Amino acid sequence: MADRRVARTEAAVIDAFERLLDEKGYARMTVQEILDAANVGRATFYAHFQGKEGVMEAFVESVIEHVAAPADAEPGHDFTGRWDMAAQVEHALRHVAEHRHAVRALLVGGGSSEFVGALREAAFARLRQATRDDYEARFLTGALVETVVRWVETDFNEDPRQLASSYTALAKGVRESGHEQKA
Amino acid sequence: MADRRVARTEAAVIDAFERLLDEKGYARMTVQEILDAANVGRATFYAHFQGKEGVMEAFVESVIEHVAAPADAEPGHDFTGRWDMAAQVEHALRHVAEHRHAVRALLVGGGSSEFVGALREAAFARLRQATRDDYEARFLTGALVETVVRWVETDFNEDPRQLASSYTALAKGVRESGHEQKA
DNA sequence: TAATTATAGAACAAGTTGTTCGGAAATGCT
DNA sequence: AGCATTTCCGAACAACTTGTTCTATAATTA
Repeated sequence: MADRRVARTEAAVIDAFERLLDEKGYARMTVQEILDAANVGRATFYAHFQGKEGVMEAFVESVIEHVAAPADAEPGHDFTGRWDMAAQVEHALRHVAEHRHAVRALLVGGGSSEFVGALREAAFARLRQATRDDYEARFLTGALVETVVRWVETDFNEDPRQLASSYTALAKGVRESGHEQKA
Repeated sequence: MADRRVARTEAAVIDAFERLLDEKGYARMTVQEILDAANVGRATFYAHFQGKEGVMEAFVESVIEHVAAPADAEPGHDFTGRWDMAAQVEHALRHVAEHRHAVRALLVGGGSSEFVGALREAAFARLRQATRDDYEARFLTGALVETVVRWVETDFNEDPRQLASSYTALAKGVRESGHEQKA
């Protein structure tokens, strides 16, 4: 039922997209260049994706899928049952770094806010479970996304563990401050 | 020396851009449509702006200029000398709302991250002066931008003063938490 | 093997972009 | 008011990009 050629074609396109993202950026990239780089026919391409934008969506989705995966699911990780924010954030940072070139191109090229949007969604869904109200989760989501984006923009300089620790420390302050007043 | 026609043309283009942003969104908008809506010749347009993207930059700049202006500079505002975060945030929110249609189009259309980028810069510059280290300012910047963006996305539902108050309350928690450890 | 399904590649219409050019009009200065 | 300068209009244009359609070919499945 599942034809190998489909998966093969889509993978080739997404790979080519990621490569071109690094070389030319999103805005300058053309469909024709994707076709050439992926060795895929024009008609074939449009049978699988909705233009350049469609490829980006697929690419972002595939990246976020890994970034947002629970740290517990990783091999060699201690499963304690409780949610370890620092570990989870560090995990996400490391996965973002795996696609550093493409992700940076998506962010600095300013071509699109697709990646940040997906990151926001995923982060909010997680953080909401560790907060009392929606706004607190929004607040922490913004801070986390900014942390990641800035990290990418500054060439992944800081150590993931250290950065995750810095974030967690301030986030702790937020969650504690809320207890003082219930507004 | 300063020719009125220049300012007149540029204003007409930016106004038309803001209108079209609301009607069609950034991605679908075409240069030709801007020309028609602004009643500006094609050659004239390209003599003033670097394409559609250039117009957006000018538009965003003009909006941010107001948003980031100090609340103290507004008429009828009490100048106390110390920095009132809640008042400043509320001020910014109100100015964003002045361009609600266009700003929402820029955000939900996902056409570009230009506006958010400019907002980040302006917010960071301000917040940095109220924090000890860079990361704390980054953290608060992210939270603030998310607050604004979410506010726009949810149709400016909450009251600006209330929202500014919510932000300030959590931000206070962040700044106090930092005092415990200096890392 | 036979039927089905995906692909390559070319050709195509439609639309968009940015530039160039000559004449017309507005503006600034005296 | 008069004149030189600057800006504007509008059309025409080449170059490029997009998305669709078609046919023959190749791969996959059952």
